Amino acid sequence: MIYGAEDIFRDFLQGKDLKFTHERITVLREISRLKRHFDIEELYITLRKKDRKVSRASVYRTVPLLVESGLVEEIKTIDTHTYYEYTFGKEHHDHLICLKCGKIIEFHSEKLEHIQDEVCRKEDFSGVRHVLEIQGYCKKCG
Amino acid sequence: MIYGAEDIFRDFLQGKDLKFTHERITVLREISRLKRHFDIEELYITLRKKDRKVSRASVYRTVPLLVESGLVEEIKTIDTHTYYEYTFGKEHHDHLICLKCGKIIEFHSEKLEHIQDEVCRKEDFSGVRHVLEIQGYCKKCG
DNA sequence: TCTTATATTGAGATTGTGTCTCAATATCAA
DNA sequence: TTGATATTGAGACACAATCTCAATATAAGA
Repeated sequence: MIYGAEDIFRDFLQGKDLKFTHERITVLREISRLKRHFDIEELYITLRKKDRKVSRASVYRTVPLLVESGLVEEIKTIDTHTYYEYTFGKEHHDHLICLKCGKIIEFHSEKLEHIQDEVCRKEDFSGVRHVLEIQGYCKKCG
Repeated sequence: MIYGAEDIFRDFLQGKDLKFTHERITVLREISRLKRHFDIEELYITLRKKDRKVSRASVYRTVPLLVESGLVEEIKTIDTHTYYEYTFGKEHHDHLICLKCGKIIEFHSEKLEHIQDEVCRKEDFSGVRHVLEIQGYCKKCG
């Protein structure tokens, strides 16, 4: 039996005595269809267009749950805007963000992860997740 | 002759053909007085209370300039809120943020910096600054 | 399947952050 | 001192995100 994102989400919700509602599934399904990084407003509009009936409030309420469950990650950029990314089935990665063209380059470094674990141990801190963004200029904008 | 934050800011502004105004100095001075992390709204209110005459718009316009000049850094937290920190004279550091009590622990790792440089080289990316935040639970909230 | 306690939803009001406008004013180099 | 140009401030505005609360859905037990 395949253990998919929806199973993870259901278990997560059950563990917190929250309910596995149509609205929450709809939001999760739509996110899993999106290839790129997205923001909540955009997600809501997409759902409206497809005539899926989920209110704005519910979309805004569901995304943080998905983040908490580990299926979605938050990306903060230079501007005030907050983006999200569906990360189920993807290896964890961090981002290089071009300050000029906005291009997002993904990268992963095992060494980096390792050092972060070290830092947490040293500070007696139990790390749950991290955000690492390097801002600068990509090859083209260099 | 001592080369202080105001000199750096003046030079930064001159280099961009921007003017070294009373309002900008006032904002910088107030920030340098603040010990903790701050947000712009709070900074604006503090200035009002002290009867320094700087408009909200100017405070909001000045902080990004200070970030660009390198005197101030942006800290993004889990919530939507954006915080800032006066970093002149301080060694660069990253943050551990407790998801429960909000405590912010600062740390610095030379190794971490080094690996980031490596990543940038590899991706042909010219890094300007970075944001690294590890979210989790501090000793007390463990 | 029915019941029931509890969580969730939606529509719209509301909050709060941050940006914009534009006439009046300050800056700074010549 | 002058003049070209950047900046300021007050308040309107844009927008993301949250809150309210009555109506409704969920899930577990009978």
